[in-house]
Amino acid sequence: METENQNLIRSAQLLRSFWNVQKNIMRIVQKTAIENGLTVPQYSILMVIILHEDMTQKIVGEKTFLPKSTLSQAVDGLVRAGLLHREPVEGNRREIQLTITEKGKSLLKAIHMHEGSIHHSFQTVLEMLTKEQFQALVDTHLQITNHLEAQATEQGECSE
Amino acid sequence: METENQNLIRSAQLLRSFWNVQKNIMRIVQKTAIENGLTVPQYSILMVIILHEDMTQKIVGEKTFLPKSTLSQAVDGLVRAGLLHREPVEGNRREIQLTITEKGKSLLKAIHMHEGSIHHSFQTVLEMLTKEQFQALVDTHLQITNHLEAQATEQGECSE
DNA sequence: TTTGAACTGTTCCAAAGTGAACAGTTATTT
DNA sequence: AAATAACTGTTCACTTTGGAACAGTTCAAA
Repeated sequence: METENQNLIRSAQLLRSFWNVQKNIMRIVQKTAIENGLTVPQYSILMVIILHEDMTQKIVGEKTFLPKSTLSQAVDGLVRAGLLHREPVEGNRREIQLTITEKGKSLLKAIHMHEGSIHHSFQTVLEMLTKEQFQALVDTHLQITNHLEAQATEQGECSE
Repeated sequence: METENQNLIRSAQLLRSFWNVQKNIMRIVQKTAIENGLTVPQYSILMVIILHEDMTQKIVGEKTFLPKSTLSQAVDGLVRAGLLHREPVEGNRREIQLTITEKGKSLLKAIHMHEGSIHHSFQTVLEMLTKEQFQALVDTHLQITNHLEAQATEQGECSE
């Protein structure tokens, strides 16, 4: 069973290679978040909301995959800091609309420009990669993500 | 400045693509850890130690990038659970040698075999990728990791 | 040898994260 | 209409995390 052993080694290698990148991403994100008085979940929430300016808390939860309780408290902090505006959705008093304030927008903009931010770092990463490398990377990641998520729902169903 | 804007979009895309994979990895790792009565740091520690069977706590810290305090407490739990053996390095009473016990080895082996483990999942991922895709992925990840780490030390020096 | 600096690991505590129970709202069934 | 189930978000209690102070060890210089 040499090939099987080979596969185990390769899968560990793949895992480590993701892990090494992630380690660096988290280091940068964490540093940026703390420097701006945010927690990591709060920073994630802002980054998701800035994409659409306006989302329900439910949608934010789906995008960030944060637990409801974490999300609720993180949003609370952001509202108290004046970075987010929170109001009930009209026509559905269950859901809550989250809007980024001007203060929130300018904070995020400042963060993105700043030398050590994750976006800034990743822009320099981009400069290093060829167009083909970039595309291959994103494509393969998508393939892996889809596979892992399919596997999850599959097993979720089977276990019942 | 169209290209600059392009770059910002691409860097966000790259970040999201890593994030999506990582989300799934963490979901699987966390599930596996909990099912086996471990915390995520503890699971990480075991995975690192199994590679060499025998390491100082210092080295484990360097590999896993866990804070010293987290590492210390996680190891303590593993020792109490009988999965790890801990003894002072002879000739250097500062460092501590960590050895995986038979119980630890068999637990990890059982985990790796198990359907939902991260290693198992990643083996099925491997089957999906071509050899070239795999190699390109690992290579690009390494390139990115090196770049980000170089950037970190660079900035660390400059800021002084 | 003594002093002081650097190293390795532990302890403590404040902060952050999260599952579970909950409250209120909406949709569906009887 | 009433009852029930599903949904959305909050609260609370508990666990985990990680920075800072610490204790003991080693090394180098005086």
